[in-house]
Amino acid sequence: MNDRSPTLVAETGRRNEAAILNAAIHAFGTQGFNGASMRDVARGAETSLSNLYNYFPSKSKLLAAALRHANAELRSRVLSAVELAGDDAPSRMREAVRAHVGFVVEHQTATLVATNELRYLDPGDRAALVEDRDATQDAFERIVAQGVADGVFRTPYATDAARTILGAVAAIASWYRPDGALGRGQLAEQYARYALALLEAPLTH
Amino acid sequence: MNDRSPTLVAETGRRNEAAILNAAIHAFGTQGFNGASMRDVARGAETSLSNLYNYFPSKSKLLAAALRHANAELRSRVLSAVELAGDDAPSRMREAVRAHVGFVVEHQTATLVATNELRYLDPGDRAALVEDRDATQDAFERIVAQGVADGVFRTPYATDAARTILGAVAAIASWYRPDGALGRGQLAEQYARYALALLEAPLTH
Amino acid sequence: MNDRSPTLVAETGRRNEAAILNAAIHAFGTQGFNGASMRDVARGAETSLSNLYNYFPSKSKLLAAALRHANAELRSRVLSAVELAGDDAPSRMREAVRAHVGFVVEHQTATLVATNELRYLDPGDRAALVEDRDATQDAFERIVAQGVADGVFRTPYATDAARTILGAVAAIASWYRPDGALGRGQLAEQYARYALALLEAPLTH
Amino acid sequence: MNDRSPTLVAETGRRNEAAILNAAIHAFGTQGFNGASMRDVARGAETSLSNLYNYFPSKSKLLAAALRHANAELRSRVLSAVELAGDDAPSRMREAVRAHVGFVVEHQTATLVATNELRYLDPGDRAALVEDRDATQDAFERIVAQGVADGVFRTPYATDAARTILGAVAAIASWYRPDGALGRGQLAEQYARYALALLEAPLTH
DNA sequence: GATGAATGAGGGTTCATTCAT
DNA sequence: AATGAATGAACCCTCATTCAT
Repeated sequence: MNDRSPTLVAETGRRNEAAILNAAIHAFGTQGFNGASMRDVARGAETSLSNLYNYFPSKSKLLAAALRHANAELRSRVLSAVELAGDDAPSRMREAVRAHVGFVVEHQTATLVATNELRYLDPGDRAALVEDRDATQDAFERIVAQGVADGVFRTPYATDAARTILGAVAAIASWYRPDGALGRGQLAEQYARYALALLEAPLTH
Repeated sequence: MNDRSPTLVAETGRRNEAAILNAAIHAFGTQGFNGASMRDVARGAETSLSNLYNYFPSKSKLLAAALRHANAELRSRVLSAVELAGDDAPSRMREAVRAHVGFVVEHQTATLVATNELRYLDPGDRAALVEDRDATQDAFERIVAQGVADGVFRTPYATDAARTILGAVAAIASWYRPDGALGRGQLAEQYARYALALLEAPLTH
Repeated sequence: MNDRSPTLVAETGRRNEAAILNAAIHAFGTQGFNGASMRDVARGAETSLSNLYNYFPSKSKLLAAALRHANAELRSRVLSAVELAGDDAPSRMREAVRAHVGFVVEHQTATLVATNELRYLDPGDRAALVEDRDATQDAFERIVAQGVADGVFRTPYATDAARTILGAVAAIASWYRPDGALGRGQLAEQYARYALALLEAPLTH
Repeated sequence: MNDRSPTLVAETGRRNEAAILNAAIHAFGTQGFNGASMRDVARGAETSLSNLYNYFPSKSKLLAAALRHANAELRSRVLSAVELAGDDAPSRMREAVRAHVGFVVEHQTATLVATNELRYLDPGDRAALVEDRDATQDAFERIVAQGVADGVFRTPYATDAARTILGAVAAIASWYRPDGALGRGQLAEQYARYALALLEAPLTH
């Protein structure tokens, strides 16, 4: 039902749950939270409108659940990329950015939803998801802090740098086209370099 | 009606036009295009629902008009900042970014609308506005090209750099709080430096 | 649209208001508050569903408004009947009961609604309407008190007598058929006598 | 699940039947037939929604079954009270009313349902239940007839008297509060006197 | 310009009921 | 007997828009 991005949520015990979540991401991503109707989601999930409510108690809780999945997947990708990287901050930053770009490109729609539709959640859900997102941002901030401590990131504005980098990467989702000039790998490389440059790391070559 | 940002659109000949446009930006910015109703706009503009249609033929045309005003204001700020700057690319880039940051901070809501709600326009209006926005982006790209030609911007990814910088600056609107730690001026300074670093300009101090 | 009872609410300035209120009483009376839909009301009022909301902000407020009209009409009938009666308690009680029976028979549906559907109001509206209803009940209680003081009502249970009488009269609405054996006048006479007997007034003939 | 009234229906062979019936009375009594959902009933009976349909084929049949139980209990109380009373009509009426008041006070919710929700039954079920209820009313009417024949009830409106008395007693359910000023016994005494007075029986003391 | 009334379409959600297990 | 998932119809209400004044 979503040709652009592979399904974000895998099958679980409850048969339709994954289908509903993926349909929700697609619908919310292409039409916006308020522009998409629960009927659109049901159509995408190939189930009935009322059956959605056997899985999620409201439209907004459905959005929250979808965003929780997206956040979890993003975080796990970034964290394992960092673990597999070298010990120095530049390598780690490079791999973290590459992983993030990979997620954005693969789950473009989910990224758009996570960026644009957070505001439509109940305050409690929004807070929980912001915390969730901040956990990913923390991984970046720790790398920045390490690089600054090591003297290899020389920006005087280290505090906001991680947020700025994450914002730039997420923004890719708003213009990227899989059939465009840049391939996934090149894009990842490019943004890794942007990130290191922004941090004022000396060029390594 | 919007305490955070000063009204974007000034009084014109038609008495209520500016009030409607400013109310529209406020409503669309805080609730999203589909989340805000024409009744919300009318309430914000302190006029009647049906009177909106004496000024704008549809909700979507109202959004288009509001965005045209925002774009025009942004562009004029950036262009005149560039004109007043020195002749070298880094100075120009610095002033362009500072002007843009200024607009984002002053018209935070309008920036959010321009970033998030463009998708809800009729295709024709969207195309026109994208063109409009690209005109502003062109100003940045010309500076980048000049800097690359002068050898002062050494990034190998000059093509996408302007877009990335503009995206990062626009993203400020999604988290900036006027009562936060960073003042307007510091923020402008910081983002100017981010931009030059990202372009891999050698530090001037 | 309501053949049984003449319309309770007369035309006012707003063209459709009376039609909507009368249709609401009919619909709520025949199908119950939860059994009747706003579409039913709209159909009865010969207007569109959505137009109902130009007059009443919700189904429950529509019920409240309808009941306010019914209560007002009932109270005014009872009060003027009492005023026109003689000075002694039995005459007053007789006329009050006769007036009430007249209202019940004429506005049978409205009486049913007032008896059965009060519970579906917002607490605030319900409280206001109960107060309203109690004002009518007060008229009866004052007559009871006068009769007791005069020694002409000899029941030892004067406190609850008014409520019991009103309940019995209202209950007429649940079985009365205009084409039945009892005419309006006979019914009024009969219930007046029930009331006086219940109050243990000595028979006057 | 219903603290006010003791459960009306006792355990039977089928484990959940009584729980469902009692939950139905509670739900229909507090929210009305159309206001209560089968889910509410299931929750009250602590079973699953779909299991309700193993016991009762539809919501309306469930209401019918619940009302049959209530009617049967009421009738048996009244009949055995009459049997235990003396032979004269006033004694019998007094005991019948006392028994009825006892039922209303003990099964207030069931009384409310029987009074207000009968209309929502299928015509066939409604007819059967009305007949059922009329059987109880017949007991009262026979007493009235006896009293009239004996010259002890002197009302000229004997025909409707039983219905009026029963209506007044049932109406107790709409205002009685167990923690109120009147105890069960006082209330029964009071309504017995109301009934005899209404029938124009000479006072016995 | 400006308004209040009007409307058809569609919104999210709940409903009684059924079915497979 | 018991359940969770499923469904189509219907619910109240709001929407963008139009029209008569």
